[in-house]
Parts: sequence; structure tokens; C-alpha cells
Amino acid sequence: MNLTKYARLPRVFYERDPLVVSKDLLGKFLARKTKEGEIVGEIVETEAYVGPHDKASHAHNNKRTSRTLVQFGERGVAYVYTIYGMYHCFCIVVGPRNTPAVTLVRAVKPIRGVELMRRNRGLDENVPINKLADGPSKLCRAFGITSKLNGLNLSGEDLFLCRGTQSAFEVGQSARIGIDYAEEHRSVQWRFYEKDSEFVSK
DNA sequence: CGACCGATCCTC
DNA sequence: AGGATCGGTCGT
Repeated sequence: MNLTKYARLPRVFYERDPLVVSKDLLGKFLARKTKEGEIVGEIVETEAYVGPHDKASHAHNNKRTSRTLVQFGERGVAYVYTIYGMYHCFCIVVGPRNTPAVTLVRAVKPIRGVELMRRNRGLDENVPINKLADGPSKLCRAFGITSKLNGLNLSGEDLFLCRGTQSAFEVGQSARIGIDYAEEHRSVQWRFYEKDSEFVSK
């Protein structure tokens, strides 16, 4: 398997309803290439932040700040932000220009580079594989994703998305995590995950 | 410039 | 159940 030749998800993949894209991202591969080596994970959990009317969105009411700026740009670009001073979250811009919408990638199933993921997390070899990237900030640690990658186009070489070798799964759906402030959008079912997967967040 | 808080994670 | 830990954001 040569990652460099792996076909990136085409631009049209992102040019659909954010909920459809978020759901369709399940089973796709997220790949990272650094000097240290290559890391690949199958996306098993996502959340949609569907637009400026979404009260859970950082860009609610088209709030345009230095943090949210990339949400107003091109689709298929990384939106990486810091949280609780010590962690990062990785999102994919899925809204058209000037219409902020993103998919938060919450968990992946490690496919390649498992040892590198362990090293990046500072974990030893007896930590089970399903605990390496089962949360939005854990996967950022495991993949070495920091705010330096904010605004990066996801069809390049450093960090990109591609169709993997998808196995069959059923899609589960639930309310999004950690957005109790979002009033009537607190309970909408905009979280998607591979049902029965042990790699989703707890 | 000060104050508040978080799309989390880890430990108790 | 509570603490870590600090950048983003907003009000003064």
C-alpha cells in the first residue's frame, strides 16, 4: 500500500449537505505523514456542526474571529482548535465559502502506524489499540495534529482523507457530546458512529 | 488588561 | 466527581 498514490477524497465529496458528509465520512481513512512515519485510521465517529444557525457552532450567527476564520473558507480544509488549554480538536470544513459548517472527527480505528500513535500519546505497548484514538483530542495527539495544521488542505501530503478498504457497518446516531450550552440544538441527533465499534469514544 | 470558560481527558 | 491548564473571546 503506497500512501502517496492513495486517491484523495474528491472535492465533490464535500459539496453536499453537512449531515450527509458527516455520515459518509464513517469508514473513510484519515492519513498522516511525518518524518516519524505514516499513520492511518478509519473514521468511526463524527459530529456535524451544520451552519451559522447551529447554536453549538463556534461560528454561530456567523461569528467570524481569528479562530473561526477557516470555517468561512474552502471546503476540504482542516479546522483545528485548542480546547481546555491543553488539547486540540480536528474538524473538516464542509460548508460552502462564507457559510461555516464543519464535521468534527471524534474517533478513528487505528489501521497503520499503531506504534507511532502509542509513542505520540506517551503510552506503553500494553494499552489496547481501541484506546489510542477514541476521542477527538486523543486522536489529535495520536496523529500529531496541532493548530499548526489549521487551514491545511486535506488533499495534500501531510494530512489527508481517502477512501479506504471499507468493511460493512451500521450507522448509529445520537446527540452531540459536550454541548449542553446549545439550547434547542443540544439534543439534535447530529453525531454519527459505527454501531458496535469498540473504537468510538466512551 | 482582567475575567470567564471550554465540541476534553485523566485520576481519584 | 473534580482538577488540569491556557488560548480565545469579550467586556471594561
